Amino acid sequence: MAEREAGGSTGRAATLSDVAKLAGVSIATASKAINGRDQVAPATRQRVMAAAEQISFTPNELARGLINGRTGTVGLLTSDLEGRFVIPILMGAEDAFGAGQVNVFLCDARGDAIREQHHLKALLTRRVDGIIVVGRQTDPRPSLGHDIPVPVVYAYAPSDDPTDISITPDNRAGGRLAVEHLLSCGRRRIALISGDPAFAAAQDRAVGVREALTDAGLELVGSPMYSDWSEHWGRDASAMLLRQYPDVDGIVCGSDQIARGALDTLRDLGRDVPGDVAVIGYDNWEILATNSRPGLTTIDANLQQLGRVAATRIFDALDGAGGAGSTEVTGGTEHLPVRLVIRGSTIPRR
Amino acid sequence: MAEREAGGSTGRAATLSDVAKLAGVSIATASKAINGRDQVAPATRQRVMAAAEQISFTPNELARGLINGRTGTVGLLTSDLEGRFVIPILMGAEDAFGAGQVNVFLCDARGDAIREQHHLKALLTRRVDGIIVVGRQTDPRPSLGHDIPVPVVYAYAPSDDPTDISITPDNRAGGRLAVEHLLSCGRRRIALISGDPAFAAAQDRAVGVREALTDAGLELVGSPMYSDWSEHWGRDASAMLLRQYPDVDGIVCGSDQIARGALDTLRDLGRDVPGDVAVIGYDNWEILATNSRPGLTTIDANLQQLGRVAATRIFDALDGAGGAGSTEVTGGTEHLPVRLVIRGSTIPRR
DNA sequence: CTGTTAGCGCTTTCAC
DNA sequence: GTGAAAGCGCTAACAG
Repeated sequence: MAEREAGGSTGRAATLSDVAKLAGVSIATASKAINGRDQVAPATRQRVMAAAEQISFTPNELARGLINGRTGTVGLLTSDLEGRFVIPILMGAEDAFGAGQVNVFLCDARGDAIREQHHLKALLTRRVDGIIVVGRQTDPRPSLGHDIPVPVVYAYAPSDDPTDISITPDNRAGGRLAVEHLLSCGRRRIALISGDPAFAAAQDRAVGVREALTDAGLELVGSPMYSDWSEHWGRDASAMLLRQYPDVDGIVCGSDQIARGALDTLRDLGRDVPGDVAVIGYDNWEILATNSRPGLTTIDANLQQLGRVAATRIFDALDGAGGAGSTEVTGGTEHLPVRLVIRGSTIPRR
Repeated sequence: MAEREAGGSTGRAATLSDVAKLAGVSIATASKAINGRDQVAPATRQRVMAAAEQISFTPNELARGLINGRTGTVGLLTSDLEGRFVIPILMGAEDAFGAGQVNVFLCDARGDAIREQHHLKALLTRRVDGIIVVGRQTDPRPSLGHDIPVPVVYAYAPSDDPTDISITPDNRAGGRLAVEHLLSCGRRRIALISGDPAFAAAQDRAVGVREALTDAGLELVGSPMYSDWSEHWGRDASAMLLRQYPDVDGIVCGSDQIARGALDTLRDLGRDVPGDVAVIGYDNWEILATNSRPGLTTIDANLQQLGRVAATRIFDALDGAGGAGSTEVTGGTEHLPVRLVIRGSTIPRR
């Protein structure tokens, strides 16, 4: 019966029954008062609130979740070891319904299917309201399947099952945007250095690039150069490119890493950027884009918005399924707009 | 009364009572069977397991948590917008007790005290077993205070309250390690370019650097150069340094970003790395360290281990408080060892 | 071995 | 307005 020190650093947390006792009301009334139900006398509410404050009562969301079937948590299942994509997506998901409304379990599967299975199970056991799956690239990834009792949304990388809900940045629009910007900077001899051609991201961006060029009555200088997304490739590819086409005046790069490599090579070759050649990257990876010489103009995929939309879709699906079915949520891939971030690599500063 | 489609994509999850009914036993027996209690006949257990399997029953961890007071979740409260430190720490915490045992709520306060407060409250409401606070730099950060009903561990950045439990990388040892490596590479004229001197990290690393030099009967070339942790500063500082001390043969940098800038400048000046000057960074930020020319030797803070230790401390504290008090967990700052990662910037490849 | 009972902390009818 | 009671899904005594 001995009570632990009140307010002690590990004393058991106050319960609603403690509050009720202190305020001299029933548990039910305390509950109503605290949750702002209107069938409570103002004076009573006062007393209850004061009591709650006094013993710093924190409602137990688990108990609530047991009753209403919602936990206000979502699982974020990823293999993005760098955290470069997943962090903004997580921030967006957190924000979708206001600070502290939704909490996110971040699980890193580290590219291991077994570990992913473990995490998935753990998330379901914790009764998350939904799961957001974040792929490593914008390449379709295996579906988790349909026998999962909560909504699943694939973010960044779409699911390979078209009946799943997927949300991905509009890579084609990104490609267009890059070229249109170079054109508006007066460039006409534009080349493309991209990453691994097996990735949808590389292909889609290339399609956008070509479309925009065609629309302007132009053609790509040389053929697109594909290899990997690294700085090394950016350096090597741009060296090759300039050797073959010395009069290139704009380079679209498939990633900021590639762009960074290109800038290095241009510098080594004594070419002026952007005066001589303009360079545009992709991803807006700040650490790379802001530290390069000059700063790197690039395409930002709006990942935070992507996270926000993903979280919204989950709760839409939940509400749709619970309601009369009027808000039917259908599968399919949604492409989110991207945006241009201009720095010194395409437009001279000042 | 209409049952939803069994196995439907959003049908309500199976409960223990469903399993019991299907197996023709009581709920209690089903519980015992599933949790491997030994007071269950093998045949019965078989039947229960089969039933559970059949309707893909997943135990509700919330309900369990309600009873035993443990949720198997921890909150990770951070302001590390890049996610560069927090992701490895999170992975370590996840791993501390095996895959899927513990799940981590990642909350990004974005450097905003109000938002941090919101998140803290949300975490407590979700009854996390403990909280890991990850600072942005290894600089002491304000304590969350002691009126939190669960254990709090400060990781990476220690708390400014010495009675809190803090776990931080050993920056001093890191400084020593960097210099000792340069010495072992035959360098004798060593300089230090670091970041913001207001940061404990900058100071502590500098102390280690000086100690190691003193032990070798040497002195730093010039005085330590402090400004910020950026590539820009690395470029500028190294240019100044080489102008003043052209015979420097080793540069210790306070961050990989600074080191990267230094490499750029050395390249511009036509100095050979590592033949002429060896450069060592700090952080082992892969994207920077592996893409530089040459690859960057650097100090790795073992963040994953840090996360593992942090999670362990939380559950130690929990067990200590619950038990007879024999495992008393006391506050204080624990310094974790760091390690050297050798690449081409200090030792010629092949 | 198995089932009954109580109860974790909370919300929600439904009487009073 | 307020409180008694039932119950969310599960576990932990205790009887049988």
